[in-house]
Amino acid sequence: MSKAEKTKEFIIERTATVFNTKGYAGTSLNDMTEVTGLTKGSIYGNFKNKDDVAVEAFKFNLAIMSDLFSKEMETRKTYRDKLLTYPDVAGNFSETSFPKGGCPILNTATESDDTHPVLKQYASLSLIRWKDKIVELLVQGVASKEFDENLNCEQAALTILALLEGGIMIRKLTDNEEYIKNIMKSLNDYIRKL
Amino acid sequence: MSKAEKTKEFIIERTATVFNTKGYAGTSLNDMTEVTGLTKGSIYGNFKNKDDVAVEAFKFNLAIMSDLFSKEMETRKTYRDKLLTYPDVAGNFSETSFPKGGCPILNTATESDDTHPVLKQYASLSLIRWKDKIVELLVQGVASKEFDENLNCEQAALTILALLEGGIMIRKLTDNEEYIKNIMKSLNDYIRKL
DNA sequence: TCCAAAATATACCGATTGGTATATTTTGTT
DNA sequence: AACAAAATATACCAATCGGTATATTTTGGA
Repeated sequence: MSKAEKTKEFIIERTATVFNTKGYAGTSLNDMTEVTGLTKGSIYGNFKNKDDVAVEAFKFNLAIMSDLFSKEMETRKTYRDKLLTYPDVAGNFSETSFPKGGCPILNTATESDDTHPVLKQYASLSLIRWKDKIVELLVQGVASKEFDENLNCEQAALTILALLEGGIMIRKLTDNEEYIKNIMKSLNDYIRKL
Repeated sequence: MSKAEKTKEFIIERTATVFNTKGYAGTSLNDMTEVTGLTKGSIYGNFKNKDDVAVEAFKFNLAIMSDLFSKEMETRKTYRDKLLTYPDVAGNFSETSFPKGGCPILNTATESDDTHPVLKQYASLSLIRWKDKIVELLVQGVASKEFDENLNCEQAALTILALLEGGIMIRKLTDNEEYIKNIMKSLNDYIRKL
């Protein structure tokens, strides 16, 4: 890995947290130089522009969250147990290495449409992929007779996602850990009854 | 109503949509003058600063959404039917006069903590009040034997909110009406089984 | 209709924004 | 150790940001 490639990685790692807490539009070049200790010239030597860094930072944050779920999911055998990973991990927000600032998809979802259309596209795509992944788990669970054969997998996947994201949002806004724990308990019940 | 009071109302009405779509931090003074046709001087003659307008605009948007739900809720008798107002109204997003840009609480929730702490406080408070209102409906529903006597009202209220906000978020990001309709169908089921 | 007060517009301010051309330093190869 | 190339820093740019002092216009009562 060349020096520039290392620097690039370094910039992404360091700015990722800032982008996820101050917002992808609300993070300034100055924030980026502060948190990296580098200058504008250095950053622009490695990235085309600020948006370019923002997109990479988004991917980085998404990967952290994604890995957190899939690593835990790997250890589980049944499809029901695999799905229960979501409430289990999200319910213990503070104890897990969940990205600072919460879910990057959620954070990007509510930003202005016109300030960052590219990033929004990424977030939208990521959410749909996530949904499809859950659908797949449900379909396989139905095939293996774990879940009700009449299950509407698309609807169930969206419901799981809504409870997850809704819970994360409520936690972020109120800063009350009990709230998300209650919601994740409901998500747990929901998955157990599938 | 004095001229200034009218102008104040006018500014709030006109900027409310901008704030809810471009974000409360992402809306500039220039956006505000453009959408009102007024000058900075005029706006600052009626408001202390930009944040002051943002807070009023937030209240305005929240009131629109709040009224939309409560107006429909008034027409319903049983507590179950009253609660079903939420999926019914939110499920027909585009047909109802839901605030442009979606739920103002959701939009404010994910903004930076440090850019607008006052607004965040308002949003947090509004969400908790909303939750308490749902809790009350549930408690009364339990008292009138409509719902299971062992119902955890706090948990159920939070679950309803999470499904609602999660659904609105998913709709906003993906722009797919079917998604929120599916989620609202689950919310409907959830309320019916209470 | 006149006039003071209230309301709005004009013209400016310093600070910060994202971005860049150029100079300097660091790197890896011979 | 020398040196070209790559990587980083410096110093600047125009545009926009939120905000304000002051000038002008509009309002409503006498």
